[in-house]
Amino acid sequence: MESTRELFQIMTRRFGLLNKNCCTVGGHDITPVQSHILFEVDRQHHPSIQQIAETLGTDITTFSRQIQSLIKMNLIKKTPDPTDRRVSTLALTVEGKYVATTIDHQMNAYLDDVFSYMTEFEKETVLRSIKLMNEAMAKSDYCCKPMLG
Amino acid sequence: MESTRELFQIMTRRFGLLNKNCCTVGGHDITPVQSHILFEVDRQHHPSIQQIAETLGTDITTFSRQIQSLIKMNLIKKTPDPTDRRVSTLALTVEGKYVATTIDHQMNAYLDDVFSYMTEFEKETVLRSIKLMNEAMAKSDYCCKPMLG
DNA sequence: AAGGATTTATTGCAAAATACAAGTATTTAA
DNA sequence: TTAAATACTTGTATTTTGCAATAAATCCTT
Repeated sequence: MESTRELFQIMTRRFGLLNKNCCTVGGHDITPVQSHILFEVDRQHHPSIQQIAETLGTDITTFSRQIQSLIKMNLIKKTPDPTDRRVSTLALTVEGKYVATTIDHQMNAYLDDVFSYMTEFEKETVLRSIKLMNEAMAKSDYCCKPMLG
Repeated sequence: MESTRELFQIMTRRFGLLNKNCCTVGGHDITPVQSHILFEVDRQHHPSIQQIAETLGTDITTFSRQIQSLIKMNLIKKTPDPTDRRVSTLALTVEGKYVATTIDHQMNAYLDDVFSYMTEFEKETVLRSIKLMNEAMAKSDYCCKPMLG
């Protein structure tokens, strides 16, 4: 009998592999870390560097350098916040938006392929379940936050 | 409206963070990569180095060195395969088994906390869904295998 | 059975990722 | 107004990573 952890561990690993192999877009080889960053910058509204670093649970100094790479690749732009000049807000460039969108489509296409092995009802159940899981994880104090230390 | 990819991306990230912060066991600070390795070595029956590397989708040279670390930490032992002396089979040491088990319990405890925010029915649905997802992912040729290149 | 191809794993690099410590610049607050 | 706090960057050292090249064992073809 599979433990709960085992189920999640395996699914998470498979999804991670998908992320790893997805994608080379527009001549850019995007690492999983970069893919996560593009994803989050796209999702959040003009996030600060610290916000994204915290969301992803990485050290801010490491993250600062990751951003520098993405700026050099012309995928992200950094704008000083007018109300607080210590802060830099991040946004995708046009090219960055294109890359992020393409990755998104690729990933969804792969996931659609997975869902093709289920009935429509099963697919809906799975999606509802993941949503449930995300909501519950957000509520839990112990689990799954970017806890430090 | 959240895309399929978005749902999985967020859940996967949260689970990854959990893995990252879980656990310091018996004086050992286990990295997520090491945790994955212990998990897989525990699951598979006397796997070879290549088998695990392939499962986890990492380069075999990187993996070879990871194993060396874990051997130094006395968590894994390497035995030459009598039927093919090129191959080394891996197994957990007593201490490694203890560490792996402890991590497993920790992770399950965290997940139980998450499930405490659901009804029993919802929990069962979620678990069935993850199982479904794993089966479908295993069937898919495109998705989620340790595809190289 | 011999010899070349294949497989398994390990090292030699060099590049990239990571994080602690220290630093700069700005803002908050006492 | 000046000390503390915050946001971010840079210095430095360690670790991780992976491509080449290598060594050793096995497989395969004739």
